[in-house]
Amino acid sequence: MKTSFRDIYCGEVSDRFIGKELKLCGWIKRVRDLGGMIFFDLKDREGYIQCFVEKANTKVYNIVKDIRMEDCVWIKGMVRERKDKNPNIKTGNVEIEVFEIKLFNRSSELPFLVEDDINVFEETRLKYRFLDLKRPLMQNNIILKHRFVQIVRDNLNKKGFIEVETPYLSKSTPEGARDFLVPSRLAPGKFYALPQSPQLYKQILMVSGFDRYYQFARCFRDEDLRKDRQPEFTQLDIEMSFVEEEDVFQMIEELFEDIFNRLFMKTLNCPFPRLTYFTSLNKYGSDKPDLRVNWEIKDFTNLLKDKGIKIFEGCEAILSLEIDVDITRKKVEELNEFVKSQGGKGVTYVKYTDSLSGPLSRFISADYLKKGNVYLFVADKKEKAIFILGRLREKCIKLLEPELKEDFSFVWITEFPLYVWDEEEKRWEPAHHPFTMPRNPGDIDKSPREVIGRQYDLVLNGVEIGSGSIRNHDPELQRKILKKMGYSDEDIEKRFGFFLSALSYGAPPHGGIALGLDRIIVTLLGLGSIRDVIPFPKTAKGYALFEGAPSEVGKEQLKDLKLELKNEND
RNA sequence: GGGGGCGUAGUUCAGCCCGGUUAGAACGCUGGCCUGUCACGCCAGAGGUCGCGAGUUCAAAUCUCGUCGCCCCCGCCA
Repeated sequence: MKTSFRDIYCGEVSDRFIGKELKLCGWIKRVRDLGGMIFFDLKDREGYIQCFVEKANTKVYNIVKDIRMEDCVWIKGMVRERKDKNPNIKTGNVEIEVFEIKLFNRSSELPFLVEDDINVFEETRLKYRFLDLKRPLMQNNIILKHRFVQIVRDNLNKKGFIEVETPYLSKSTPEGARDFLVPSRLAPGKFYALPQSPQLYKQILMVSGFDRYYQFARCFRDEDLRKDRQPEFTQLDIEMSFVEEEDVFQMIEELFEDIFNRLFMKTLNCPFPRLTYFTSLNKYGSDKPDLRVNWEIKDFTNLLKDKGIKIFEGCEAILSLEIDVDITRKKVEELNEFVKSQGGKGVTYVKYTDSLSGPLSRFISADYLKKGNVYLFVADKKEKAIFILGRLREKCIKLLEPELKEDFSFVWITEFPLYVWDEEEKRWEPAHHPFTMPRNPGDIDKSPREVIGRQYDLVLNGVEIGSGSIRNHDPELQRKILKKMGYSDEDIEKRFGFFLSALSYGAPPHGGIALGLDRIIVTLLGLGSIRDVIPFPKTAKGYALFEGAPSEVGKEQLKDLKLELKNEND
């Protein structure tokens, strides 16, 4: 981009500028001082170009002699065709003979090299995030996110969606995650909550007749963190009026088709496959199965129960994960340790190559097995065995590096239970959130366990990247659902009255979805941690290492808020 | 809240089990040599509160306890 300082980006210098004089700005990448002449690479966002100066040009030479990596400079020079071309770099055909140079700003000694291929603790990277973000790899991640967002905007705008903002200072609603609270100065003793999601606002926008809404909304949840969980994260929040599941599915599939097309020039297989929650659980042991492999869980309970196999004694279910790759005994041992770490008893196996082998081979007939496959067995209470095999399945995908059917495998999970029983609190909790429309509301009173919520999750490569539902637009039914969750009429009025009131003014049928932007980008890039696609993330304990947040505040600030700090032990 | 791993030069690591010379290496940094390098090369050098605190010991980077920070996992995340 031409500015008063420069003509083009360093990475844009090419054959067509040979013989032309250019002004460039950027940072020093590497210096190669040969004594009689000095080479250095000048870099910016778009790439880098080799520059050189000979000793004869004393004025420039004397400056260049002292430059170091990451110094910020301006140069003027002539583009030359190289004698020894470097095919490994974009600008490798040409180089610049420097006529003039100006040092804008020097760089202090670096804590690490600003290059892609570094081996540095994340702690150090976060402390010097401004350098970490300078690495091409990190820039690519952030820029891909930018392009993704622009395509989404373009796609949804064309479909008639309106981008609407919603408040960050909001009302604390119980349930779900812990809220981040913000004390109010004007109302001492009262607190705003940062929104866990714009759920209620977007439903209210439907009541207001906007018909189709979206927003890249920052969401806040004060829970313990993981590599795929930050205290603040971005959701692509979408809501539509007068729709059913099919409308949402189609809209999202078209959106991803567009994204893959424009971002990767790839065609997606649409529509995405669908699984009900119970099928997914029973087949894959997970409500977010990675379908890049087709390994399934098989039930061997009837075949192997009470056959005198010691390790299966007294177990309710004997289940097996059928995989189509070979496995070494050493890796089985590793899986065995893993299963124990997940609270299971252990894992054993049968391998069917030319004949049967493995600890279970003498108890089972080849008639029930498929040649070439390995069967990993876990026995336990049924629910637990399924859970463990689900975890084992994920572990095997990482450990055994199977050939994948495709790079990206989407799947819709549908028909979730509306309620789950919370054993600790002894009450019914919403499986998704309390505003989901039940498919069979008649069952709420007599058998809450059987009520199906019109909820759906979108899963990509074993990562839950989105979740949504057809919402409840009937205020009376909504009241009934909340009541079943143990709220008194009074509680409901106090906490959700504003929302129920909105529903009672001609709320349309509506539904939508929220997609986790950071998780999607990280999955598309094949990375592990969403911290690598968030410019300024927090650590696992919620600290911002660069600026040092959270931090203590002054007495005056607390006084304004009518707050006092108590000493520990509470 | 619980479990595991890590913390030694600016950075990444070795040394720690089995306590005992001046705590090493690579990259980076400083100085010198070098006109076709592109991870330039060669020579020389500087650089350490061994995370912090206590304990054991004649003696602790090394053993013990506590504590802080980073990473991963379980719980938690409507």
